[in-house]
Amino acid sequence: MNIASVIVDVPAKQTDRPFDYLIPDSLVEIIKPGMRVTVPFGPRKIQGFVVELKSASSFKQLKKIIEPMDLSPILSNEMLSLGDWLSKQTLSYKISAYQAMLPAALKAKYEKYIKLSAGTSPENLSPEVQALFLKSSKITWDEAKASDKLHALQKEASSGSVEIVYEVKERVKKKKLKSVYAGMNAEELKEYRQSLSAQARKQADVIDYFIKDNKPSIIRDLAKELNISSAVIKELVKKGVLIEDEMEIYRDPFENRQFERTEALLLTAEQENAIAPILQSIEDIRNEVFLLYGVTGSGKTEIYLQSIQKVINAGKEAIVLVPEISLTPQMVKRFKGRFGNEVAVMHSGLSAGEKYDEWRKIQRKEVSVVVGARSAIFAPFENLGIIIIDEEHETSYKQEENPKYHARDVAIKRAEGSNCPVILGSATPSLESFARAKKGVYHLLSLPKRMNNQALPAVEIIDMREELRGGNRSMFSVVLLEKLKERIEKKEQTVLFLNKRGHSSFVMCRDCGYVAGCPNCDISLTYHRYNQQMKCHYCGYEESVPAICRECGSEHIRYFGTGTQKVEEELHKVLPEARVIRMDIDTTSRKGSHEKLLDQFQEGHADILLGTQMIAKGLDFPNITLVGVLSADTMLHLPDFRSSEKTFQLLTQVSGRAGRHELPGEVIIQTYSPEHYSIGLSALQDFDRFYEQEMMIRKVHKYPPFYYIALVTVSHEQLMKSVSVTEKITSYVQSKLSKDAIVLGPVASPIPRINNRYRYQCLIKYKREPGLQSALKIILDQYQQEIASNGLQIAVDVNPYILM
DNA sequence: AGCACGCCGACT
DNA sequence: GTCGGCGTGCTC
Repeated sequence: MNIASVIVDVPAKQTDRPFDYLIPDSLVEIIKPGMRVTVPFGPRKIQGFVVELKSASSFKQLKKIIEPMDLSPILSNEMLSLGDWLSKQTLSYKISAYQAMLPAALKAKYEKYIKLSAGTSPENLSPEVQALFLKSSKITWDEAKASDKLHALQKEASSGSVEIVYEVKERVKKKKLKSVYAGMNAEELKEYRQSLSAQARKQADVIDYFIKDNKPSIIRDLAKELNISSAVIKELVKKGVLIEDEMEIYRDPFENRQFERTEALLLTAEQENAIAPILQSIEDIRNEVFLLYGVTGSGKTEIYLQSIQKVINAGKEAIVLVPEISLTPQMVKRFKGRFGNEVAVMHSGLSAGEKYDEWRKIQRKEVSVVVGARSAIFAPFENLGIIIIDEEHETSYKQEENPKYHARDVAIKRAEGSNCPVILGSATPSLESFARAKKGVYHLLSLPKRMNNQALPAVEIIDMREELRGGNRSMFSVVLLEKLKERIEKKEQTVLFLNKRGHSSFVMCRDCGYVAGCPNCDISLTYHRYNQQMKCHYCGYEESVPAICRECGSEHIRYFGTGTQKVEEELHKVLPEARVIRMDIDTTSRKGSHEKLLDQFQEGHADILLGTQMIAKGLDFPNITLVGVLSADTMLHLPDFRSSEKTFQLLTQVSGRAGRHELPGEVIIQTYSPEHYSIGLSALQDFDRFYEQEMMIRKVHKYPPFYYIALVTVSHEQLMKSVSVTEKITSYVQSKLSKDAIVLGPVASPIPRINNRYRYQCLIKYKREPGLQSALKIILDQYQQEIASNGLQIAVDVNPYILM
């Protein structure tokens, strides 16, 4: 068993397989599957994951592993096979799968150096490069390149006086502080204490501390606790009584934060009914998927909390996924309040180091609950008792980069392995999940009423076309304005929601209709007000707003579309007395600003909270009695079969913010398409009818959940190349699938050109096609050479959420 | 992905 | 004749 199979950190088709390495004698007992190691690979030195130990290899001239990068395996066997499964499911490289499962801090960083060979001094080098090595015998490759002396250095390298070395570095260091512990036992300490001079009071205090309990303590903290200066401790170190050491400490993103402890709430009869099967499932150690379908405000979170409590009591662990958790500090509060230090939190707002530390807490079994966004599904728990996915329908659970996985699928896979339940919770379940629940694949649990039986808010739909006909050209309908004034008088609060998705501001000429587009992509440029620039969101191209129209020379060129800033200005014009808090990317980019704004709002420092998607969920403030949706239909017309579903979900979600407590709530939805069923039914909060209606449409058009879909997108600098490759792929896929499958294409992608690359796609709709995966893999293999050399790109997404 | 090797054009 | 362009193929 002195050979290790290693997946190397080279994301390419040809290297997507294990490479065998000899384990040097000194490391034989140390190297284990799941460890990261550094290995020689060609002339380089890179990181790899040991996936297997074996005693023989078919490859003759094995190289040796250089060194392990971990003390113990970083991927358990379960995780290794999960990574395997993930790469197969998503047709991505194994190395990408492993890296997606670990915090980014563990991804290796590579540095290339030029170093003086042993026994060579700068004088031995040719004069032109001598200067480079005067300060240090090692310079980075980049420095060498910048010095413009690469040629001379390469000559030196071939003569052997300098050599090129590669280093593998960790991205983030563990944070360490100096600590001390006693170098003798209690008896010896007591003896030593006797021998101290009478005036060494402080030293005696320190020794007393260690007599009581000899555990390593951070010097800084100890000094504070005993109210002494660190010099006293240093003195004892010098005398050899105490021994100095380093201790790993965690960066705690919630340091200095007190979370008020909460107790389990009394459940309503409805909640009792819903939680019973879950608790039973936990008790029976049974793998089962529950769809917890509960209207907004029905108390889903309390069910999560009590289920988790049961899991903890059984000595097991829980994963809770929440969409974009940094955006719901309230949620963190609820979990930390109930489970205190048992909770690790992982979200995008943390630094790489903080994320790594939270991950370490999980790995070292110091916590038993993790609350986090998508990637928290890979939390390295080994004794999972439950997985909860809140707001199950959220599209952010699908990763759009490789590996293109959906956290829901991973959750179900992990739960099968751990024999534990999964709870998918939502007020507006995805059609896929609801259909499965109806078929009995998932266990449906319903909470049709709000807690304390509060009524769902009254919803009124305003036809903005009517408003326009009536001469109101502002973005606020008469009714909304009326109600806004009313709230301000009554000192109640309003949430104004601006649906930005799918309608960004663009620059248009009012005379000829010219719209400023990106020169590299077939898409209009987005207007950014703060720097008066127009920017392409796909390639990063940027230019300033032209003073006159490029097409017709008119000066009537202005931006269209509504940003939150614009709404704020308008609001100020019509309601100068209103105090407004605006929440968007601009105002919440700074760390903690999100929470601060919400706190301000909660404390009543504003009448109106104005924002985009980020205020759609999680807000639960008693004083909100009015919710206004300024333009409900902006994403209804996107080229996406899920646009109705998303509109319905969003509107229902937003409406749910109003009247959650004693005061009744009201919702105003402004729209240009009031007749659309997704808007009408969201006003009635009638998910069941929406479900029926939408399912009919999906059935007719053969979309999920009736069919699965897979999308292949081909891009190339030359239009014809993209078309012809897509053409070949389409007919190949067609030939490999059954008659029931529908293969559409080649068609131009909804965004036909990005960064000067033409994009064509092939859409596959299918029910059961065991041959699809291998067909797609063969395609990727087939075009391997062209992908590598010819600048061809082929992206495969099974179960895409974005069809662009 | 790098990197070396190797085969052709334009230069001191 | 050589330097260096980047196509081709390999990395245990």
